[in-house]
Amino acid sequence: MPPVKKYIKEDIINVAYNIVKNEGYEGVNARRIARELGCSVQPIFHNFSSMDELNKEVYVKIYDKYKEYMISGKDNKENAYKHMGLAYIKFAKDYPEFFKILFMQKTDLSAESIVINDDMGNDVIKMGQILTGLSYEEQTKFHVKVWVFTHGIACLVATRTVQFTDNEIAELLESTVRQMLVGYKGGK
Amino acid sequence: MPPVKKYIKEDIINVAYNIVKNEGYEGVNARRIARELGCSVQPIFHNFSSMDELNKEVYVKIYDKYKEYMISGKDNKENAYKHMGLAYIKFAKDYPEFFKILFMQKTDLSAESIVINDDMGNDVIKMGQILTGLSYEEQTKFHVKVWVFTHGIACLVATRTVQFTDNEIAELLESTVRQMLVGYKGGK
DNA sequence: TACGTTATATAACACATGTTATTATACTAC
DNA sequence: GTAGTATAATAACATGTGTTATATAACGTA
Repeated sequence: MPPVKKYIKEDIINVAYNIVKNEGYEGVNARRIARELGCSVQPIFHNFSSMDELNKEVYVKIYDKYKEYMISGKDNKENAYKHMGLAYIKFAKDYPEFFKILFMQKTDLSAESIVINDDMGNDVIKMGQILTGLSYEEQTKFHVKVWVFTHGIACLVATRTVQFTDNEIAELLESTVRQMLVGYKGGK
Repeated sequence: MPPVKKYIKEDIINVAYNIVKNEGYEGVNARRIARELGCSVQPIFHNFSSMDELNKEVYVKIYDKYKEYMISGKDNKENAYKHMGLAYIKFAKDYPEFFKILFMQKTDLSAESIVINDDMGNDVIKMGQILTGLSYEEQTKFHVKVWVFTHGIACLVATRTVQFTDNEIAELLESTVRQMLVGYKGGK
């Protein structure tokens, strides 16, 4: 019954997603998306009940991109821990606006998507214990420190405050983790 | 010649400053300030050529507050280095919206106000050398690491991602710095 | 006392944005 | 082919924000 549907959800989401990628959510509005699609605003409100709904679907796509990075870091058996940290920072470097949205602003949505939650934190800590040989308590502290440090680099990269190369990042993270570890093992 | 001036620059800036303190710049607009002052918008545009100008003066006041924190950290001769880091984090805890504005968003204004610039970085590094006995090169690397870690904590605190107590922060920072140092001295 | 100046209020304009009412169009089912 | 319906365009409305035009009132000065 309907005439050809020219503008589907996916296309609209993609346009919005790309705007957010470059400018954050501030650049997104109905007329701007319509212009870039070459249509009026009607297809947007036909496919989404409101801009809010569209923005939420864009958020999901952003979070999917983040998961993509973190999963790719995970496949490394030996150095999974290290690669997850590097993937986190790489994401901040490749998609700074996304990183800011996910981890540098407090919103209702972002609250759930934080790295340290009880479940996955436990897994990571137990996995780490195998590598480090630290006690559970020490490994937990160690993990928090590595996480803080990693997050620190990522934030600096996302805001373009510093421009580390990939090598500099790897070296910075690696040597710091090594030093912290020496500190734990040497100290006690 | 003029009738009594009821609304002066300072009052207007203070109202805006307090809004930003609680809600960031998003909460600021002419009518809101007018309402809180109990006046129309005229006194605002009489005292400032535009909202932009007002916002910039608020930004200066925000940066002054930051400097106040950092100076109070500096007076400690012995542990100036440590106290500056703690002051940085304390500022992020006490004024999270300010911290986000100064250090978690890239703006033309914020670019100049970043912690590491060549001049003061050099001073801090030379000062640090006296305490650590590291070479200039090593001390530089050490300083970057401490700064990254400190910034990491501050960002997590500013976004309310974690809620460290002052003691937890001091302990976290202190023990990490100690470990890094052991790493440097032990390693080589 | 009258004038000129300035602070303020009221009201309006300009613009951006979300949203919707109305209309036109093109396809499918009959 | 006609009718019904989904899609889209046009245009408008509602609201929020920066900004300004106009009017009013108060104060110092002549």
